[in-house]
Formats: sequence, C-alpha cells, structure tokens
Amino acid sequence: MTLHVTLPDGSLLELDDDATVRDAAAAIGQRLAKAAIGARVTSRDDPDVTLLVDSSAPLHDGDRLEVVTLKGDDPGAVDMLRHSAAHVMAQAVLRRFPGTSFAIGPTIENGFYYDFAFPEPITDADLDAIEKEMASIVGENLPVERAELSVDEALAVFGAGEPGASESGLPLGLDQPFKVELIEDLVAAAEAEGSEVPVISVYRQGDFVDLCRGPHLPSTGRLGKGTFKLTSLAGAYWRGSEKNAMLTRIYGTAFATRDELKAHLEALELARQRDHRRIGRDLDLFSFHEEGPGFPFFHPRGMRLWNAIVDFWREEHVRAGYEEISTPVILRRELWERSGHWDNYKDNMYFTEIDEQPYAVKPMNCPGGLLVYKNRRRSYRDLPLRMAELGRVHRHEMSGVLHGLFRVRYFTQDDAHIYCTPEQLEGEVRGVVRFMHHIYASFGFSDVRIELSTRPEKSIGSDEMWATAEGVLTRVLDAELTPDGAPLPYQLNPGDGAFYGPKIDFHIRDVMGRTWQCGTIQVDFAMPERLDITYTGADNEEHRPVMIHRALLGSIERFMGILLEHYGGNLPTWLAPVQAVVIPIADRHAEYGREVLAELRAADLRAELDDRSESMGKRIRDGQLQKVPYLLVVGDREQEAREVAVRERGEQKGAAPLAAVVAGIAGEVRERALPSQ
RNA sequence: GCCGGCGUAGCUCAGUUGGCAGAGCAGCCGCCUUGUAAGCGGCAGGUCGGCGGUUCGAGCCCGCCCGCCGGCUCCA
Repeated sequence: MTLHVTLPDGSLLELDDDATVRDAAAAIGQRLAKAAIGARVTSRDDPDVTLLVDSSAPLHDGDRLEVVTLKGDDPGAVDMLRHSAAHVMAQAVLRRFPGTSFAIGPTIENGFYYDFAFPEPITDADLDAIEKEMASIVGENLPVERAELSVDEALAVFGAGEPGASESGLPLGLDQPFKVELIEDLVAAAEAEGSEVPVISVYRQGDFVDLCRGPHLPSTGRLGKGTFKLTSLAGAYWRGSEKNAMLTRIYGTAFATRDELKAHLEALELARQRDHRRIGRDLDLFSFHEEGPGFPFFHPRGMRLWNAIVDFWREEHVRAGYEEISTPVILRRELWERSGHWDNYKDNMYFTEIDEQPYAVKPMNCPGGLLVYKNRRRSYRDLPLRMAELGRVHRHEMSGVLHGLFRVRYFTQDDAHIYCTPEQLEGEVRGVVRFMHHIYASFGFSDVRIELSTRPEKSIGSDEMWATAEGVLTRVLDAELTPDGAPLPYQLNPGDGAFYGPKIDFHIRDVMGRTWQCGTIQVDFAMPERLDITYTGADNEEHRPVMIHRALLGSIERFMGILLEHYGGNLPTWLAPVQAVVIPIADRHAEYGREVLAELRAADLRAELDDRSESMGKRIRDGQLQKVPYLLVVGDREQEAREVAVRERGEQKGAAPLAAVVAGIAGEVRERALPSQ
C-alpha cells in the first residue's frame, strides 16, 4: 500500500503506507536534525487546519506536507495541539471514570488543563492510568470531526435526555450539566446582545464529544507519542468563583516534539532547584516554623543580604531627596476606622486590646505617615515632602496562599509618601518613574513592564481630580524614553485603578521569564481629605496637598526571594552574604590565612576563614555549594609571595598579590557590579 | 478559606501482611596536613507532626487538629 502527500510546489510524493514525516523528508532529500525540526502538515479534509508535527508522526494519504524548522514560533499550531491533548485527556478520563462531568479545558502557557467533577475523588496515582488511556486513544488515531448544531440539537447531545444517537451519529443524552450551562449562557448572551441565536460547534472523536470552538488536529494520532504529560492534580472553582463548586483540575503539558517536552521538563526541574525556599535553607538565610506560619525568621546570613539591600536603598533615597521615618506597628483602631482600612480591609487585619482599648496591627503604613505629616503645620515651602518608611506590615493572608518569602503574613514595604502641590505632581511622578528604573537596573532587572490603571467604576473624588491625575500619569509615561531612546512602552488597564486614584504598576521580568509586580505609584486625593491634612500656601490660605503612595521593591522579603531565584543563589558580590572564604591548605598556613581574612575585613568585606581539618577539595566544594563568589586558597607559594590563589565563581584564576585581590573585590562591591549575563 | 497530596534524625530518604525505628549527608570527637567540587575511623542524634480511638501490640489502620507542598480564589 502507498500513500500520497502534496509538497509545497504542488508535486506529489509517493510513500509507503506507514511512512513518517522523517521518511518523507528523506525522500525529498531533506535531512532532519534530531531536535527542532518537524513538519507542517495540512489536513486532507480541511485546508484551514495546519499543524506542526513531530518528525516521527505518521503521514496520511492526501496530506499536504511542508518540512519546516520548528522554533517554537508557531504558537497557533502548538496551541491547537495542546487543545487537542486536552480533549484526548477528557476522553480518557470519561473512559476510565464513567459518570464524570467535564467543564472547561483551555490551553495555557506550556500546556493545558481540564476541569472535572468526579463521582469519587481521584489521586495522583490515577494520572498514570489516564495518561495510558490517552496513549491508547492516540494509538487508535480517531478522526476528529467538527459538527455545527442548533441549540436544541446541542442540548439533546449534552442534556440529560434519552441516550441514543442522532442521525449524524452524534451521541445523545450525555447528561453533562456544565456543558448545558455553557450552552444556555451562549444563548443568554446572544439574547442580551440581540444577536442571532448562535450555531454551536462541537468536536467529536470516537465516543467523545465536546463543545468547542476549535480548531483541532485532524485525528488523535497526530498527537505524537511521548509529546504530552500530565503534570498535576488541583482544585479549581467552577467558573473561577469561590461561591461555586470546587472541581478537580488536571494539568498537562504538550509540545510539538518529544525533544521540546523533554527540554520543558528539564527546565521545570532546574526551576525547582532555583526555588528560593530551597536556597534559603541551603545557604542558611531564613526559616519558617510551625509556631508562626507565614512569618519568616531571618538568620545571620539572611540579614547580611537584607542589610545589603537596605543599605543600598537608604543611600539612594538620601540622594533622591527622601527623609526616612518609622511609625508604630500597633495603633488605635479608631485611626483605621478614620482611614477607611477598617471598612475595606478588616478581614485581613490583626487586632488586639491594650488597656481595654481596641488596637490594630498595621496592614499599611499610610495612616501612621499621615500622623507624622500632621504633627505640625506644613508650609508650601516644605513641599514636596518625601517621607520613606521601611514599614513592617502584617496581613492575615488566607492559609492556603502562603508561599515562602513570596507570600507571607508580615512583610516590610519599602514605602514612601510624597506630599506635594498639584503643580508639583507631574515632576514628582516623573522622578519616581526614573528612580524605579534606576533601582531595578541596579539589581540586574532591566526588563520592566509598566501598566497604567485608570478610574474604576467604584471611586471617590471629583471628575476633575481624576482627569488631572490620569492626565499627569499619562503625560509622564508618554514622555519617558527607554535607555535606547525609544518611547517607553506601557499597557493601559482602564478601570483597574485604586478607588482613591489612578496608579502605575511596575513588573520586573526575571531570568526565567516570570514577571513580578514590585513597584507601584498611586496618586491619592482621598486620604489627605479623610485625615484632613493641609499646607499653608504663599497666599496664607490652607490648601490640600496631593499624596503619592509609592513602593519600589514592594516587599523586601519578597524581593529577596525574587533575587535568589533570579540569580539561582549566585548573587552579585555586593549582595552575597559571604563574599570570600579563605582556605589555608594546611595548618601551617593558618596564620597567613588569618592575615588574609583581616585584610578582607579591613576592606569591609564579608569574609570567612575555613581552617577546618578537612581536605582542600572538600572545603572548595563547600564554598561552591554556599555560592561564595571568591574562594581564596593560600599555601606555601602564596604565603611566600604574599599572594592568594583566586577561585572566582567556580573558575580558577591563578594567584595574585593579596593587596590587589582585596582591592579588586572591594572595588566590585563598591560599584555594585552585576555579573555579566 | 476551598480541592488534592504529603508529614520518620538538621537535610535527602528506607521501613514487608500491624510485631525490638534504619541509611547517606550534615553535627561532635579523633586521626590525616592536604594544591582547587566529598580523606579515614568513631560517637551522638527520634514522644515516627499533635491529640484521641481500634488492637495483646500502631510509624503502619480510623477520626479530629496542626503544618507543609501543588493548585483555585485573593495578593506586595
């Protein structure tokens, strides 16, 4: 038996019945490299359906074939493949667990999921069985067929009616309540819009039918063996609302080729090794204890990193014209009622009682800061007044959301409040935007995404105030340039602002491509009003200042976690908890070792001496595992010449004079040099 | 808070049908005195997360609680 495929130039290629993409490529003289090569195949039935397939994928008579290099740059095709994988998974689940209802199963970054209501809970162990069933569905190579139904027909398929089969062979009476709800919603939405009652498209493969917009692979066999994997089991609310039933979500990942799947799984493993919780334990930086879930304990080395961040932060704030204040952690409840936090935030606050008076632990720093502002009369000559505070706030986060340093119940905001006149607002906002970029770049984050959020439906303040504030933020962002001189890109989020004012949020992208919201600039006309703060103008009248809330790093704790994962623990020297370890080879070098240590410490470096009675290899290894940037080995030769043998980040650099090495490291720290990436 | 999973030494993990709690690493002591990622020997280390139950007997079975992990919702 033979099959024919059409090549891009229109010619026909004759191949054996069981030919694969690789065979076809060979036949036309194209060699397939092991990785990153596959083919674009257009279905014989539907010229709109094109997909990228693994080189081992079987070919079908009538396929249109184009052999291409896969660079993961064909998201449409990969997305389609993942969506088909989700259908195959749902089919496998229904086969293995009859009586299961299935809800929604979209594609996500790197994969897909599907939500189910199982008659009995399933466990991780069941994932293997489902994966096996998926493999057999792939092996059956069921054709995937699209059908377009009227609402009534669709309800007959997914409703609880009499089981059977329609004239076109679709099963009836599947009794899938989630699907029925979705169909009813489509109808309701169409009616609300006054548009036509929609045609409902469904996709069918064998005994499985799903409500779906498509597109899909032409048959289940197009999913390459070993190109998908079920990764985890989780709970998720039906339609994302915690008021609804909790469904069981199965996550999977799928790629066009096996190599890509393998690479993805390896990347996941690498990410696990970069987990800041692991690094925090291995480098003895911080810990968590049952006695205080969500409350981090910082160890001596963790505080070294903390202080390196904070020292830099303080230095920069002095330069940028900020004053630093500190306000109490516990304040009378009455203040929180006045500030509005009681109404908006009390579920997340901690309370206590002192001398029979109700108190609250601060979840934010602004009310305390405002009391400092109010402590005396302020003049227009005092403005702009920039008051920064490393404020430790406590928030009673739900237990299920705690996650290392990323989500904790106390954290230290690098907060600041800027009080200024309306005329000064634009200049102040511009200053903060530039400050923000400077600070991120200093830590090695140059990829920053900016979002501008404007007036929400529920808001306070006059139209004029909002127009002014939004105008200021927009003008500032529109005028800013990137370092390359291009206009600064930003995303507009209409209606996403705080209830008291519009805001600019800053998201930094780490080395793994994840983004983290850190900085925020919020313009606030409301709080000055609520707490009645004023300044005396040149006209001797009382005026209301504008208040800017801003944070750069967001939370020192979380930022520390981001740094640790971004650098995989290999922090720039200026941040490293231990910057250098001196390793004397034998006992007779210990004295010179102590001298080297003294020199390093005299240069304000965080240095240690490892004179344990362990082999040198062992001590080198420990230093590497502790991610110490400089290991300085001293033996007979070095002692003789007053040198040190330098090992910098795992690389031997040879010996150099002690004074020069110390000066070099100290210089790197002083400049806060970043590792070249 | 909700869904699912998991709690054995500081860490990583063994522990059979319920029948005397183990290993490696880390720690401590000693030996070795070392030339760039684990030298050798010894010692010590545990209310098996907690409480209750079933049983002659529970690390193992059951219930409740606590904590952690992966998600959902929420969020710096």
